[in-house]
Amino acid sequence: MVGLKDVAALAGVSTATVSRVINATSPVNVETRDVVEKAIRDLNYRPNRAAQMLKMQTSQTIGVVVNRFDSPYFGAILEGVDQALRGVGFKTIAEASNETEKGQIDALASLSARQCESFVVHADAVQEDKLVELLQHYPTAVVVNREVPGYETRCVKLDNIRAGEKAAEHLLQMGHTDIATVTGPLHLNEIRDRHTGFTSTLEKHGHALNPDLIYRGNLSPSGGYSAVNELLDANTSATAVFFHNDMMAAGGMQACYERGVHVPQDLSFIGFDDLDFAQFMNPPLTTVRQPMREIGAAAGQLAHALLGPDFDASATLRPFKADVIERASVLNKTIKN
Amino acid sequence: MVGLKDVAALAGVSTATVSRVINATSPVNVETRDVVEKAIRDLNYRPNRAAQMLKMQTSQTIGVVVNRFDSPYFGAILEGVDQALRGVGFKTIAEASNETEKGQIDALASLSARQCESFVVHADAVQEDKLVELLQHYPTAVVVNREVPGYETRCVKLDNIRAGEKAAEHLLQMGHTDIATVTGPLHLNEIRDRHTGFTSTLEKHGHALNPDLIYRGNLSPSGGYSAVNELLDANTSATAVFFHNDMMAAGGMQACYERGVHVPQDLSFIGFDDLDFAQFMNPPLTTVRQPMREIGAAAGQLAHALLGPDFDASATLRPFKADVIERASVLNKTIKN
DNA sequence: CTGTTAGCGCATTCAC
DNA sequence: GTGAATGCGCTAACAG
Repeated sequence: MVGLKDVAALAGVSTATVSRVINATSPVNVETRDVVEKAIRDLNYRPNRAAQMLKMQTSQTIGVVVNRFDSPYFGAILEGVDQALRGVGFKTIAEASNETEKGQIDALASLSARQCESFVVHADAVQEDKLVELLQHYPTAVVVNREVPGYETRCVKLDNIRAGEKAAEHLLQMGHTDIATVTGPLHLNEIRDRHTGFTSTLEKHGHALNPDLIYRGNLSPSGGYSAVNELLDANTSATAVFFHNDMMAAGGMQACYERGVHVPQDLSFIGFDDLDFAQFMNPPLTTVRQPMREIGAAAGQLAHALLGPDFDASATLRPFKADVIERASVLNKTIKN
Repeated sequence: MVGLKDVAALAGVSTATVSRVINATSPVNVETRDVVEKAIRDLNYRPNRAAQMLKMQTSQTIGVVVNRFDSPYFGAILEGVDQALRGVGFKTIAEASNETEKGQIDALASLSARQCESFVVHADAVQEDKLVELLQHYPTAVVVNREVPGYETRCVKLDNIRAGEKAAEHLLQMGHTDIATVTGPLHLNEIRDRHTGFTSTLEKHGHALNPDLIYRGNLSPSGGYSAVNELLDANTSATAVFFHNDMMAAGGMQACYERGVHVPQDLSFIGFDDLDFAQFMNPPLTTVRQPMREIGAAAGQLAHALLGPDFDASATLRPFKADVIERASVLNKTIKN
């Protein structure tokens, strides 16, 4: 390993001088600087970050914990965080948590041991009290897509209740009153919130959701597939179904193809997320768009802002809004003829 | 920051002893060990990785450079690398390169400065001579999905030529002889290889590709969309088109919907990659599957193996094979009736 | 402007 | 079985 002292030796100066030219931390004679720079190039010297971190007690990096890497959802968050931080000279490093509580806590610890100064963590699997502990323990951590009571200023998330409401409103507006839904695991509070928003506005409009028409999905295609098969087997009068994510909607659509039921003529679909492929489905999927990239970027900015003493919490409170993206998977029954 | 010495002080022992109980590096009296462990817990002590790295000159982590995080392609690679390494106690850290030569080189340097011991790098934008330099400079780096002459043992990739051949064979086998293709940027050698394999087998079978039917795409939906529009405008007799990735196939399909041309009745589609959504398109997309997760895992293993002195290069030479996944987007003209 | 020095937190000899 | 001392590569006083 080539170190500062090797450069110093070659350049015939002290390590301090080399350090100075590298970090431009104080003026250096032009000639000596040139000599040093040449030595650096010749030796292909790279500062040892471990030593820098140890010395400076800082790393200019923020760590993000995601459930897994191969997911459009987490990919977008990561990309958002990275974009936001790149601008302020920070690095992003990510670790996958395996979707378990232990994995999420361990990943945070691991990132912390790596001297990350700040964190954005997706902690959907950790118990709330444990999460509060974590938030206390890591004062610069921000959690994405979950709200922790007492720590609202350190959460950046979608307004899932409102998002659920919008899904319901859209369906209602298109003339549907007999509606089914395929949720996700109800222990996730983003799912609960969406469900709450959805059911409450249906109720409010006098079309309360039939409990038999609530299917519990697994957030992957298979869940949508089997839910739709059950729904179709049950021979209900439902004309539309709200899926808590696009993956399940895709699975559900496949079930429809196989059974020859047409979307949206026979059954309308509204998804959630607006993943890339939603627009390429046939029919293109109407869905509730969740701005994951923006959420990631906001989380990154917040995590960075938390580092400064001049942190203004007030500006970060508003949750993100979802929007329904109208495409062609829900039938407009109001112009039925 | 709570350090070794704080623990030592609380436990009434020396830092050496604390270090010993943490790393189980030499026997410690049972009682003292208990005392130390309690102190560690009470103080919530975490070893400082920066210091460990500095001292031990090792980090047990491998760095991977991807173009971007929000891509199913890179997500799968990352996931594969991570899975392979998790098993051997290594950590994975990733950095995004922005798809530029400079970005890719810088990312590698940045990861190296972080004391990553090994690397897997997607370096599609760097010039070959520069890449050779890099490979020399970072003797433990492995490159994915690109072959560098002289460094074949450190490349893990798909056999793109064979993959292109398979695409052609499938189309031929289904009775298509009048074929178009939408490639990607031809400066990428994976694209060139696929194209070579594709055109050569078409030629070999006496159905050489009409140069007018070669469209240069951008690997994203828009590229497929405009290519198909051009193709349709040109009013050719082509009955099938090979897209160099699924994204472009999706864009192309959209163009078809809009113009009322039916896939596969009017025009057959074969894609490349087998992204998640391919099966959910309508019709489900026939495509050439590229096992990215496996490629990532193999790259991770190679990167790790490179660290050991007992490295056997011979086992890692065979490139990965692609397979065509038959779904419903190519018409079987041989049973036309 | 430049050199000398002292740690950052830790693992590891070497004595005991 | 345990403690004292050393140095990994670097930056930041402090002198000159």
